[in-house]
Amino acid sequence: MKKQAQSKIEKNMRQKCDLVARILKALAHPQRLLILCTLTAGEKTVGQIEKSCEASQSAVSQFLNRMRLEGLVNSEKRGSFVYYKITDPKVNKLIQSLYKIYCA
Amino acid sequence: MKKQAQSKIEKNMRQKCDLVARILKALAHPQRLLILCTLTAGEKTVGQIEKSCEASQSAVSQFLNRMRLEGLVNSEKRGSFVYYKITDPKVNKLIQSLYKIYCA
DNA sequence: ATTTAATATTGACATATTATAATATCATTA
DNA sequence: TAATGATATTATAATATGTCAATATTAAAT
Repeated sequence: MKKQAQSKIEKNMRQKCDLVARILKALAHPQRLLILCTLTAGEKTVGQIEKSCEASQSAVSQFLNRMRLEGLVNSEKRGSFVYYKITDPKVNKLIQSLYKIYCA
Repeated sequence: MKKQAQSKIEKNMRQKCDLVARILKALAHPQRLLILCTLTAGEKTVGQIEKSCEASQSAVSQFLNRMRLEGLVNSEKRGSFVYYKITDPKVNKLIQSLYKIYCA
């Protein structure tokens, strides 16, 4: 069998597959995705996210925690509220891309 | 609590979250992602994919089947070989975006 | 008609994910 | 300090996913 041509994408992505797949996995849930979209407008408290996503408090807290562990969002406590936001510009770009591809 | 501003992304993505999350989920595995990257260079047979991804025959077949069911790839049998390729331009765009964001 | 190569399917098992309810923590206010 | 509101954690059951070995199917070659 002859040697296959290897695309630039294949070659460079090969080393990043584990990382990128992890990130995609963290994104790959209807409500987690919606939470991130919500956060593109700026930081929000857990309660605000809860309302806009119509998910239970516990679920939202767990989704946020998971995404925090994967580095997709950051949290900051101010008073009795915890504010979440997207800090990694890559995540913003990814959401933007998804929007362009699937909503335009 | 005051009404929250809703971003354009949030508003439009809300209806697509289920769909997009499904697609991301199908993508969110190191080897499935690598397979797709491999296919950006053009169609390949199962055997070729097997080699370039260093996964077992059974695993590759199952990964491909799953992605076929999710509409990420198409298969065509010619002779005794089955050729897989990406047909949906959205999938190509998505891989391109991932490449730009995480490999550039 | 048998054999071989390419691919798909099946079954069994381990692990991961999701949803949900209950409880805990911590800051604020009464 | 007791009560309340905001958030986190834990436990658990249901479901989905990944892995691997074995077997089945199909087309081509002998």
